[in-house]
Amino acid sequence: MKEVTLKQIAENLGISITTVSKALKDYPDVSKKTKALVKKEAKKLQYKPNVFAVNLRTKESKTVGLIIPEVVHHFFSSVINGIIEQAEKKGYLVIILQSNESYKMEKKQIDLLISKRVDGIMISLANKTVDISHLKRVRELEVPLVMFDKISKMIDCSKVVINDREAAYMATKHLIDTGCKRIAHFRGAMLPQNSIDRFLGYKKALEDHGLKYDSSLVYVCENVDYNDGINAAKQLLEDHDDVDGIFAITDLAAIGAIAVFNEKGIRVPEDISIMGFSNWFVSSAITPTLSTVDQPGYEMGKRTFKQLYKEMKARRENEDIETQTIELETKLIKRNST
Amino acid sequence: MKEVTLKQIAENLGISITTVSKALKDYPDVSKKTKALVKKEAKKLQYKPNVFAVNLRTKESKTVGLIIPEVVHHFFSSVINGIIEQAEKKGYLVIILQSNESYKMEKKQIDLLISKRVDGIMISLANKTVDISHLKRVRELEVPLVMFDKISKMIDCSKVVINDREAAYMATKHLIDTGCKRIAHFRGAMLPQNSIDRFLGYKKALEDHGLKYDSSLVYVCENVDYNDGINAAKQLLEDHDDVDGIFAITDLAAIGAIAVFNEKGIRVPEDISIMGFSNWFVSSAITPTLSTVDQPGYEMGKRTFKQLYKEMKARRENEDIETQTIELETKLIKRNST
DNA sequence: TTAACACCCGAAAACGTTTTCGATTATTAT
DNA sequence: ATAATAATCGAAAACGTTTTCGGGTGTTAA
Repeated sequence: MKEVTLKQIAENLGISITTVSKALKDYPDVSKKTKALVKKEAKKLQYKPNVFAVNLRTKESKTVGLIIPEVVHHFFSSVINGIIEQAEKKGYLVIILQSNESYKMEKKQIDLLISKRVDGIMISLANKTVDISHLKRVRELEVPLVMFDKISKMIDCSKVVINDREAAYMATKHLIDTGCKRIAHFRGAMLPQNSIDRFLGYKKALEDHGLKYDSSLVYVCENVDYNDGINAAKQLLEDHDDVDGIFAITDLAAIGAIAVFNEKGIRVPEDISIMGFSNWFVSSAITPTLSTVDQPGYEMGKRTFKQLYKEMKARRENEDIETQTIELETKLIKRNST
Repeated sequence: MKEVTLKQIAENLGISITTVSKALKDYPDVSKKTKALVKKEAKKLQYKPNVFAVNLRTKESKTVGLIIPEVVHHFFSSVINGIIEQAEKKGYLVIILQSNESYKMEKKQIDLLISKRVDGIMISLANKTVDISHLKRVRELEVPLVMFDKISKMIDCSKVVINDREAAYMATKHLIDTGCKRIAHFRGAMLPQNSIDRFLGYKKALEDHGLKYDSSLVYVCENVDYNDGINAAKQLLEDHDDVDGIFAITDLAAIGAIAVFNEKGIRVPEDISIMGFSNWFVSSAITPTLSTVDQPGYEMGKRTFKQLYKEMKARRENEDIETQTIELETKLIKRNST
C-alpha cells in the first residue's frame, strides 16, 4: 500500500534511480532494452511521479492563477471556460480566485498566487483598482502576467481586450440609424476603463451624427446590474419624457430597464429603443429580445491563456518576452428591442 | 535577487537552519531571544516559505479540487462562490475543472486532481455518469471526497443535496393549489438522480391530489436548457390543448416555454401556469416573473467545503472520517407565472 | 561534589525527483 | 595490438523544508 516511487522501480529491477528516471523521460543515454524494462515495470506498478518533488526540483508548478471580479457572471464564466479548456490542453491547471470588486482582496489574491508559486497569472481588474503596485510586484518577480477585459493602461504587460469605444460607438450608431433622436446612456462606475470607453464611444457617436450630447441623459449604474437598470429607468422616466433610445452598458441593466417599461406599459421598441452590451444569452430569451453587442468571452479566455503560455514558455527558456495587446472583434446583434 | 530561504536567514544570523525553522513555527525549545531575532530577520528579508518544499515534506498541498459539469451556469457559479470563500478562510486554494457532462472527461479530471495531489475533492456528477469506479479509486487512495447536488447513491461518501423529490412535490402542489387540473412536466434526461427525483415528486403530487398521472404529459428535455424548453413547449401545444400548468425541471426550460407562449399570444398565467426550478435570478427579470423553487447554491458550496475540511482534518490526524448526508432547505418562490 | 533536570541548540535524515559528470564497458579505427 | 570513440550506467548533489534525537550548558537539589 506504499507509494510507488522511482526508488521502488529501481530496486525491483536492480538498477539505479538515475537510470529509471532517465528511462522514463527517454534520455538518449539509456539503452532501448532498459527503457522497455523500466516502462513496463512502471506501468505495472502504476507509477505516477510525485508532483511535489517535481515542482521542487523543476521550480515549476504547471499551475496558473486567474483573478476575476466575480465568478457568478455570464461573461466571466465564459472567459473561465475558454481559459480552462486551453490550459488543460497544455497540461496546466487553473486556480480561480475572485476579488469581489475589492482592491484589498485583489492584492491579497495576488499574494496568495505568488506564494503558491503559480507559473503565470491572468487577471481582470476590480473596478476600484487604481493603485497597481501589486501588479508591478508580479512583474518584478518575473511571473508572466496577462490582463484581460478590465485592464490598466498603467502597467506594461500583455492584454486581451475588445475595443469598448468602437463597440459603444457602433451600438449608439445603431440606435441613431433606427431613428432615435434623443438617446440616453446608462453608464458604469466612473473608474474602470471599460466604463469610460463605452461612454466616450456613445458620446462620439452622438456628435458625429448631429445629435447634441446632453449630460443629463447619462445615468450612472454603479454595479451595472439588474437593479441598477431598474432604478435608472425609473429615474429617467421622471426626468425626461422625450427620450426615444437607451444605450445600456450591460445587458443586465438593459433588461432591468425593459422590465420597468413593460410594467408601465411603455412599448419597446415603439416608444423607446434599447441596446444592451455583452450578448448574454438571456438577452435572446426576454420579451422583446434585446439588441446588443456581442462580447466574445470564450474567445477572450482562450486568447488570454494562449498569450500567457507563450510568455511562460519564453521565461522557461530565458528568452525575452514581448508583451502585446490583442484586440478582439465585437459584433452588433440586432434583435427586437430596437 | 536570490530567493530568500531558511539557509539565508541562518547564515545571516550565524545559527542553524533547524533553529530558524523552529523559531518561525514557535517551537517551545527555542529561546524568546532567538525567536525574536529570527522573526525580525525573516520580516526584513521578506521571507516566504517555499511551498514546493513544504508540500514535499508535509505531503499536503493545501489545495482542493472541484469538478462540475459546467462553469457557465448560474447555479454552479453560485456553488463555486460558496466553496471558494470558505476554502480561502481555511487557507485552501480551489482548482476548478469541468466535465462538460462527459463521463470520460470526468474520469480524466479525477486523475488530474489525484496526480496533482490535492488534499480533497468535491464533485457534482455529469449526467451520464453511471460507472463510478473512478470515484471508488478516490476513496481507496483515502482522498477525502464530498459530492453535491448531482450525486450517486452507489458510493459511500459525504453528500450535500436538496430533497429534489420534496421540492418537486411542493412545486407541483403549488400549481394544483392555484387551480391547475392538467399539469405537464418538462423533465430532464433519464439518468441523473435529480431528474428522476423531481419527476417522482411531480407524479406523487398529482396522485396525492386526485389528478391522474398521464405519461403523455411528460416531455424530456435532454439538456434542460432554453432551447429544450422552447421545443418542449411547441410540442406540447401540438399534442394537447387542455394543459393548464407546467412544472419545468429548470428555470431555463421554463423561460423557453414562456417565450413560446408569449409569442403565440397564450397568456401566462391566465391560460397556462408555469413553475421553474432553481430560482435563477433571471427568473425575476422576465415577463411575467417566474414562480420557482429556490435552490441554495451558495449555501451548498459552503457546506460542501466545510464537510470536506472536516474530513481532511480527520485524515490528517488519522481519525476515522464519518461520512454524512446533508440536506439543504428549498423554498417555494411565488411570482407571476402561476 | 555529584546527580538531576530544564533549557537551548544543531546534525542529520527524510521527502522524491532531476541532472551533471565521471566511470565503465563495448565497439570501431589504426 | 592499442587508441579512440560510442554506448550505457550510476554516484552524488541539489531543490528547501520539517522533525527527531542527542548533546551541551547552566541551574538547582541532595
